[in-house]
Amino acid sequence: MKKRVLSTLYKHLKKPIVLEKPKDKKLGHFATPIAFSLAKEFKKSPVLIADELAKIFKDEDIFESVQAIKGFINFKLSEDFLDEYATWALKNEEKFGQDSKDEKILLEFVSANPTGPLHIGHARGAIIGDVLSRIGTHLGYKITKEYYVNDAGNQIYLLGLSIFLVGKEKILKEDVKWPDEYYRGEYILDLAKEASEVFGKEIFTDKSFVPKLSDWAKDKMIELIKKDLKNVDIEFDNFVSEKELYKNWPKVLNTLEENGAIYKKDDKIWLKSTKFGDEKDRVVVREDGRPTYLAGDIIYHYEKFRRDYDRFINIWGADHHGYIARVKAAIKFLGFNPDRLEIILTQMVSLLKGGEPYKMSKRAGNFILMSDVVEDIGKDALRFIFLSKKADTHLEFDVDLLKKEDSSNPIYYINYAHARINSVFEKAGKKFEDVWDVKLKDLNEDAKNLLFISLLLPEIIEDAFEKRELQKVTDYLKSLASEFHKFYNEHKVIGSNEEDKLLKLFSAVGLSIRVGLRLLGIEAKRRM
RNA sequence: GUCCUGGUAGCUCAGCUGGAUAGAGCACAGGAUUCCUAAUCCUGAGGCCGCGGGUUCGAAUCCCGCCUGGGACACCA
Repeated sequence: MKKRVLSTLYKHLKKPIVLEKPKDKKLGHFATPIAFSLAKEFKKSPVLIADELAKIFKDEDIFESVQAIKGFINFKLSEDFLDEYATWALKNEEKFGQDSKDEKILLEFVSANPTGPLHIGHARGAIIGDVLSRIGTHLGYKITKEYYVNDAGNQIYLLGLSIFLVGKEKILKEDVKWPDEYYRGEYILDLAKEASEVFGKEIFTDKSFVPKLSDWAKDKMIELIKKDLKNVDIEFDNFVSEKELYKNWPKVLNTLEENGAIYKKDDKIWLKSTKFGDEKDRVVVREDGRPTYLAGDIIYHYEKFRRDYDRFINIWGADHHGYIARVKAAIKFLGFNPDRLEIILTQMVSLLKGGEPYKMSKRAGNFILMSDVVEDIGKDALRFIFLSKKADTHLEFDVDLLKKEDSSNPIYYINYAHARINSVFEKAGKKFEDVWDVKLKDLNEDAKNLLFISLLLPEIIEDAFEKRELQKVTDYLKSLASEFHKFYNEHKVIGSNEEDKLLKLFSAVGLSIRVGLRLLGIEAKRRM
C-alpha cells in the first residue's frame, strides 16, 4: 500500500517523500511533512505549500481524501483501493507480502561450539537468524543459512578432557585433580558413561585417549545441537567445519603475506589489524605453530567472500563484539570489501521464573538449556518472546508469564484473535472463500480502520527485515489483535446487515495474523 | 582507562533518517456478559523523555560534556 502511495506522490513531485503515520488515526492513513522541507526551498510557508499539494493529490483514485492541516498533508485511502487489495491478498495468501528483492545473502548464525547442548543465549541468535531468513526469503532474497562449527582447538580438547576426568572419577572411582577450566554439567557424565560403553573403561586410564574422546564427543554434540534446533523448527543449509578450513590455511597465510598483512615478532605471526581500525595487532599463529581462533575466522571469511554472495550477515553474541574490527581488517587485507559483511550482535538473556533470576554460564555448568525452556513454555512462546525485543538489548523475561492464559501473554492474545475469527465463521456457517468476492463499501470508520491495519503486514515485514528489527513484526501482530478484539466487542457480525462484509474484513485480519505468525515460525491456532 | 550498548509511566519497552497534544503492554482502581469465545473490551490514574549546554522556526530524536546500568577489551572459543 505504502508503495502505491509513494509512487503516486512521486509522480507529481519527483522528489523522495517521507511517509509516516498521522499522529491521530482519525486524520487518515498516511501523512507527510514534505511541505516543511519544501518551505525552505521555495521560501514559502509550509501551510500554503501543503494546501496547494493537497489540491493536486486529491484527484488520485487511490485517495478518498487529502487534507492539509498545519503543514502536514494527510491521506485517506479509498475503500475501492483497500477492497481491491484485500481481495487480491485473500485469494493469494502465499504471495501476500512477497516481494522480489534480488540479493544473495549468506546468513551465519548460532555457530555455538559443539561442546554441549544449546543454552538459552544461543536460542536468541538462533531464532533471530531463522526468522530473518524466513522473512528475507519471503521478500525475495536468496538466503543461505550457515553454521560455522568450531570443531578444532582448545575447547574441543577441554570437552574430551572433561569427559575423561569425569570418567576417571565417577566410573573408575579414582581421585582426580581438576584443572581450572573444564566443562561441567550432567551431560558430561552421560557422555562418560556412554563412552565407557563404546570404548570400554580403559578409555579413562590414559590421557593420551583424550583426543579420541574429544573427536567422538564433538560429533555427538553436533547431533545434539541439530536436534535442539530441529525442536524449534530451525534447520541449516550448510555446516562449515573449522577443521576442514585449515587445509587452506597455507594459501590464506600466503595471501596475507603478499598483501603485507602480517609480520613476525617473538616467534609468532601477527596480523596488522591496527592498520584498519583495530585496537591492537592480533596473533594469528602462536610460537608453537598452532594457529589461533582468529586464523580460523580469517580462512572462513576468505572462503565466504570467494563464494557468490552480495552480502554476508553474521549473528554473534555481544561478547564477540571485539572481534568485528579484526575480522573486518583481515577481510580488507585479503582484498575484499568488509562493508559487505554485516554483524548483528545479540545481547544477553536473563531468564526469570517466578521472579527468581538465573545466571547463565555455559562453562560453569549451571546454564539453562534451550530444550528445557522449550519443554516448559513451548517453542512458539519462546520464539515470540525472543523476537519481541531488539537483538542488541538485554532481554529479561519470566517464563511463568508465558504460561498465563490471558492478555498478559501476547502469543495467547494473538492466537485468541485468530481462533475467534475462525469461530465466527464456523458459527456463521461460512468458509473464508465464501466472502472474498463481497464488495466492501460504506464500511463504518472502525471497520475501515481495521481493514487498513490488516493490510499493513507487507510493509511491516519489509521494514523489519531491512532494519533487522524483528520486534516490529511482533508489535504489529499485537496491535492488530488488539484492534480486532476491540472491534469484535463493539460490533456484532452474525445476523447484522453487514455480515458478509464484516466476515471478509475478519478474513483479512486472520490472513495477516496467520501469515505474520508463519513468518515468525509460529503456527496460528484455529481453535482454542 | 578504551570501545560497544542502554538510561522515556511503578515494571517491560516502542518512538530516535528532527515535526502536529510523548505512546503501548503489564501491574493498579473502577466498569461491561439475556447477544458471534469475558482467554475479551471500556474508563481512570500514572511522565523535569538520566543531568547540563549547544544547533534549529521546532529536540525524546542531532552535536558536545557529565552522571549511571550492562557488556567487551586473550596467544579461550
